[in-house]
Amino acid sequence: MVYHYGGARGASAAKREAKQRIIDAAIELYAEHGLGAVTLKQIAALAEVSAPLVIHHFGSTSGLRTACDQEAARRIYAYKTMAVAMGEQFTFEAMLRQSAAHRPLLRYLTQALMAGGEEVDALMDQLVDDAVAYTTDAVEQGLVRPSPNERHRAAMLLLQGLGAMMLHRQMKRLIGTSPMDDPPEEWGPYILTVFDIYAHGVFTPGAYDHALSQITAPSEAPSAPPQTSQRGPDS
Amino acid sequence: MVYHYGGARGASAAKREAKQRIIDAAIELYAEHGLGAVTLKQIAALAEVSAPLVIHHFGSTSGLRTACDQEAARRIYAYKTMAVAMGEQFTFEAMLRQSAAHRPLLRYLTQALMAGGEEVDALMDQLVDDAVAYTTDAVEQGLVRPSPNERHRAAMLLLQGLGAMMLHRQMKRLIGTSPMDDPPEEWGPYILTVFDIYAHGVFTPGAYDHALSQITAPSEAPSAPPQTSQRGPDS
DNA sequence: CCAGAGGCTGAATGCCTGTTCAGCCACAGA
DNA sequence: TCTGTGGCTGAACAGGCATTCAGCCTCTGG
Repeated sequence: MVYHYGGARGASAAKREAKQRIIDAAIELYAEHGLGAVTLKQIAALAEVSAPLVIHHFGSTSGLRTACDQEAARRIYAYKTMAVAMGEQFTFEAMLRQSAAHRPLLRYLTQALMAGGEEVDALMDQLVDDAVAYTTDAVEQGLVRPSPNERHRAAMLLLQGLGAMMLHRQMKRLIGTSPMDDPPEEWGPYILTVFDIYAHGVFTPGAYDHALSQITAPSEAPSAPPQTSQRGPDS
Repeated sequence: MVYHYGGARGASAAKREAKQRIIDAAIELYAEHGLGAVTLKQIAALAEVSAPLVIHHFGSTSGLRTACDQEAARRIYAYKTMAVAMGEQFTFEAMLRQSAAHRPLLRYLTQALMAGGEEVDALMDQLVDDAVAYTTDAVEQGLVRPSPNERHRAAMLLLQGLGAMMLHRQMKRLIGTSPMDDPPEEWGPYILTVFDIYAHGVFTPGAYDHALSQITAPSEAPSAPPQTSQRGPDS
């Protein structure tokens, strides 16, 4: 179609360029529409390339999927490495400034996590490892409360955070903004809401004790106060 | 295929039965594989019915989708009505006992929420309304802390809870159990983890103040403590 | 200047999709 | 007992899918 063989650059550079364009297009479309709802032609069209070329480079569509998983893992690893290398310079602001670039990547990750797969499962394990390391560090600095199970908490925070991102359309509708749709300057309501929950908690101490006793010995109390925490799975 | 015209029941009963079986099959498959990744024949096969019959009843596949949305809304409404009718009898236990029956429904809901659509958006708004009512009630009873924005908090809790359910495969892997995969008796680790977060919060009071000041006036502090709350969108 | 290599394409292939059509079978009403 | 109605089907259809193939065009190495 477009097919312009970009002038002076070498063949290997052109190859890498088209191959990369295909992966980028695939990640973007998979992120947007889900892994099962994207056709080869859509990817080829977005990458401004013919469909057979995709097969030529990746063997098949599932080969492309694998390549996307690897690319996602690679980019996330690179991001983490960079963050470590920046050290003190990696401020909250610096993180926000990069957010737009990683947006499709993050949405692809959530889609891939839903589908599962060896590659992606391993990546998720790594993310949990990192989250545990971060929070443990923050606990020692007195910024984060200790947890009876640091790993479970870190995993759940990750699942909740990523999961909420999957519903970004609804988030945008319900709280007016979402990190997936808007630039960081407009994340205010999102950040405030998350902080509201994660800073103070949701339950009062009394409710926590009450609910816990009801769960461990369910038949003794007829009222149902802990509904809120169960709203996800049940209502 | 099977096609057994079940003996003594009338034609209208048989019709309703097949139609219902199709909707059930569709909801189950859409819930499992995503809205864009299910074929008409798969649905027909699971419902033990021919593909043309699905078209005959719903006009087209998108007609079936609409019917599924309506059915999902109907069932959720029925569930809420029942809960209200049970009143004091609607205990935590009673809720759990019903969970398995509503499992595909809930997964369908999350898939539909991702895709969006008029019908489903309205349903989500209703769910938020209910969540606000519940939490406001619980605040008055002293079980839940008040929030600066009750609606935003209720919406975010819903998004986080539903979102985490979408990643139930990962949840199962990471904390060993998930409400989508296991019976209520095994939800222990899930409930404890959610309670850990929602009861005590994650941040210490000092970290909250520090982070808040850094966000509202970002350029004054070079360190980056509030990473944890941003892990969802960024790392 | 002349092969050879390789990125890349359009056209062709066979499979699978949603949908249409004509007709079957069980039941309801006369 | 006959006739109509309606749930339901297999077969047929066009269109779209991933994939294969033969060949083009540009660059590279000699």
